[in-house]
Amino acid sequence: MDSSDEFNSPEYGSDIDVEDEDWGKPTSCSYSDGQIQIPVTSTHALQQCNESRSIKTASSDRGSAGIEHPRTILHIDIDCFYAQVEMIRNPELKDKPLGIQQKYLMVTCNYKARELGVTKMMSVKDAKEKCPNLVLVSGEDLTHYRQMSYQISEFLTRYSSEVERLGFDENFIDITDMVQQRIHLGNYIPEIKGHIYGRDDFSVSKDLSPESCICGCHTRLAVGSQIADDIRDSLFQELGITCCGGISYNKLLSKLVAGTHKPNQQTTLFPEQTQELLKSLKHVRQIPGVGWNTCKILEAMGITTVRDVQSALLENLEKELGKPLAVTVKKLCDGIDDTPVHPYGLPQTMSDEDSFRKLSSVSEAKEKIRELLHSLLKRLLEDGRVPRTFRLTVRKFQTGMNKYTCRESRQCPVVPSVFFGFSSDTLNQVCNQMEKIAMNLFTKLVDTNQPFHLTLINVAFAKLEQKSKISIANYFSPTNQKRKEFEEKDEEPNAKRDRLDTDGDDHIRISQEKKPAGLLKWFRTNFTSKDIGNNNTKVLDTVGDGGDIHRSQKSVVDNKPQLHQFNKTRLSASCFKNYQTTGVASLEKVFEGTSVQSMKNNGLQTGSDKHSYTINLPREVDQSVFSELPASIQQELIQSFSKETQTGQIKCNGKNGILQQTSPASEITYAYKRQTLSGKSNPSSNCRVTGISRKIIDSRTFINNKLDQGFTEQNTLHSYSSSSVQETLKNEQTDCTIQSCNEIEGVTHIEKQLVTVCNCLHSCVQVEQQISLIDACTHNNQSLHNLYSSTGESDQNNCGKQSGMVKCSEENAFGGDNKYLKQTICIEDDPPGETQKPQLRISPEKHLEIPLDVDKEIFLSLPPDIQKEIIQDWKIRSESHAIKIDVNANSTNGKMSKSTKASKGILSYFSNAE
DNA sequence: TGGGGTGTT
DNA sequence: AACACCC
Ligand SMILES: Nc1ccn([C@H]2C[C@H](O)[C@@H](COP(=O)(O)OP(=O)(O)OP(=O)(O)O)O2)c(=O)n1
Ligand SMILES: [Mg+2]
Repeated sequence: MDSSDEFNSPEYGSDIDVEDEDWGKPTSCSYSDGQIQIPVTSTHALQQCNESRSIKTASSDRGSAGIEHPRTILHIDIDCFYAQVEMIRNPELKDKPLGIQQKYLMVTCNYKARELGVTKMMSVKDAKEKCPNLVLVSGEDLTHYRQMSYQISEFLTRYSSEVERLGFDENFIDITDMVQQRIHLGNYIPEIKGHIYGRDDFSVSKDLSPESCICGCHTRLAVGSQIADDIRDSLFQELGITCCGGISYNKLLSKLVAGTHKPNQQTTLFPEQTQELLKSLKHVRQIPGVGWNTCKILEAMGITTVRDVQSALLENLEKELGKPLAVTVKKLCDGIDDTPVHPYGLPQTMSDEDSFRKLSSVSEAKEKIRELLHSLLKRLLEDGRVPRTFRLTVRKFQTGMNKYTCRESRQCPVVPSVFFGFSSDTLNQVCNQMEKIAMNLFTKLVDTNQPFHLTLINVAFAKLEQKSKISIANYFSPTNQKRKEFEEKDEEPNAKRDRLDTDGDDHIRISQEKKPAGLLKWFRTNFTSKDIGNNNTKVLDTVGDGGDIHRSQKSVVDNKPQLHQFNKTRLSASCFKNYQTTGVASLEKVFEGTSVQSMKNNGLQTGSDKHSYTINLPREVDQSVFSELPASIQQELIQSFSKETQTGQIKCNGKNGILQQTSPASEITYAYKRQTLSGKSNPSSNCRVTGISRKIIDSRTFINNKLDQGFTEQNTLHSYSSSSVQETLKNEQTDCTIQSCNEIEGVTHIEKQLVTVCNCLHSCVQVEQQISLIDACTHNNQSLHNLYSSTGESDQNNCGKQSGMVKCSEENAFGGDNKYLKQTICIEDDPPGETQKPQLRISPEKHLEIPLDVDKEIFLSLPPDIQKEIIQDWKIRSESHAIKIDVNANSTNGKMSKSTKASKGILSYFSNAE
């Protein structure tokens, strides 16, 4: 009944697993805890692989009919995930048996503990009995696991745009493209890395290839095993994470085969062994997709094993399971799984829950809800999006044989105004509002006049959407279609339910008209205020009073050591956070003619109550109305005013007209990077980056819209004219009063490049490099900052020039990995008007040709490990994307807009959503 | 007294 | 809103 459904590995496998646990580099002897580890990876001669002919055939025919197993799918499953994260966080735990505890449950444990008989999902009591020395760490807060999880997934997107997450610790990667690329370039060896299922080390028939499939999949899977090996190796090098890999021709089989050798090993499954693998499963339940319910139904039919399903008649299955499920189950049990790897996007829901023995009073409930909401709102703030739906779930205590279906929930739309101006400053205000909304739902779930007994509360945000660029400044405009559509939508079939909950002060009422289609599209063309920022940069949370800025100057100097940390973070350009400039003017002035008291009542931060604050409101604003608005809304309005300032419409008084960077917006909040770096906020960096990031956003918006074909006039590039951005930049520079001229030049130069890049559209790598630059900037690393920018001015002129050649020290270039010593990254001479893109070339020398944008002096001045990582990144990206870039350049199709899950960044469009 | 997620009905 | 599935 429990889900610890590891099926048994073969006996010999178990022995090896225990003793041969290799926590180091998979492909070579490595050392761990002072012990010499035996490499787990054995290589096998590739029997039927002498066919450059069949390779080419496969490569050109693939996709058209006739190829039985065209795909190569890799499944990655992290070893004892939570436990591994905790061992990274506290290395002292590494050599001890460790269990991760959630309440009374030990949800997972490390392999040391498993050797002693402890299993996943065991009660703490049983685990302690089995192993009195067991060290327990609480795993109720998933924050660190979530962060590491996204960092892993992001890492994997370097190898393929098609990465699908399953839970926190599993990923499917469709590596078909990279396999084809390596085959095409001859960039592979005649070996299979790791285990071969059913024909393994001890298998007698190792050199035999019984009725080999002729579709070419043997070569592809062999190359796939090499890629998997590279991936797992890099994953360990870069994140210190060990995992299992399964390589096969569909998701089902790659997942199943991945679990056959644990931990830290990989297994390849060829079609000839598929039936053997399936029949080794003891129970249908072990087929992912066959859950508890389906299993019970099948059981009632006398069906328990995979073989039973295989021999059952589809008609009979359909009677009990319904047609769709029956077909699915039958195919799965035959090893057939046509489902594609679905590229992941931003999460669609965000929830926080807690369980307990007993909660029976409203005040307790309110307290618990508040607690949950607060932490959830912090996550939401980092995400940068805003929820349109809120849901409250409770579990009521039920005696005896209650099942699992004892949760009840209520949900409601959230008025957008609740999240206007949402920032760390206003988090508590928003929390208060949400709490009222939540308690409103609570009374719908629980009869508070009667005694009650809850054992769980869950709060969740859903329908997460990018913050609207449309501010409340014109929200109430009669022509605001967004508001209208909001008012029209969301009133579900149960028209009386799901009503808009407010804190009682809100006059908005949801009308009950029909819901129009196409709202999402509308949002996508209007939600343009998503910015790209940097993971590392912390948010300013207070209104600038000069003090912060002063500290920031020191911070710039202090931050040099961060250079060292740079290599811990990835150079992956897709790993960047967004920032939003929901700036607030420093309120050194009063709202003239308005009641200061009302501002205070509304919680508007004025820095000091004793001072007088003034701000000139635009003429068309009714000041008395303005003063009555909640602080968050006032803040947003001020922001909109101050933006207009740049266009000369209004002028705010006072020296500080700084736009304040408040909320990092989504994209990849989920990366781990931020945490590994200095947690110190760096306002100066923020201010500067804000300008850049805004530029990036604008560029991205442009590209997104281009790609989406949802292009509307308001989002054309010229409306984000470079000059206005530079204006903004100058303002920020001045206000921060700390930036050197060099930096300013660097920044403005980037903008030029960005515009160029955006106009060109098809230079994936170059776009990424621009973003890398942003990374470098916010790391306050001058060297890295300049790395890409020194070719700046000449960039527009030197299109035809030769690539920079740099002699790298051997160990730096490719870490002594002789597989790649012959690979060179170089710039292809482009036809006039085209941008350069690095491509792989074969070179006999240990020279490294680097992209034109890179200043070789600076590159060489970087620490070796950083050099190495940068090179790795170039290499991997150019390999994994080369084909796609070409396809793009031909502008053959518009597959770009495939992912509708969330609006994505430039990079995601190039690397994530195809 | 587990703490998350996804998609479908 | 519940239920199915996944980790
Ligand atoms: N019902 C479950 C299943 C899993 N997890 C969490 C704990 C695990 O650490 C993580 C990954 O699940 P796995 O089934 O992959 O288990 P592990 O990664 O811990 O161990 P293994 O090495 O067997 O993969 O998800 C959970 O909280 N609840
Ligand atoms: Mg795992």
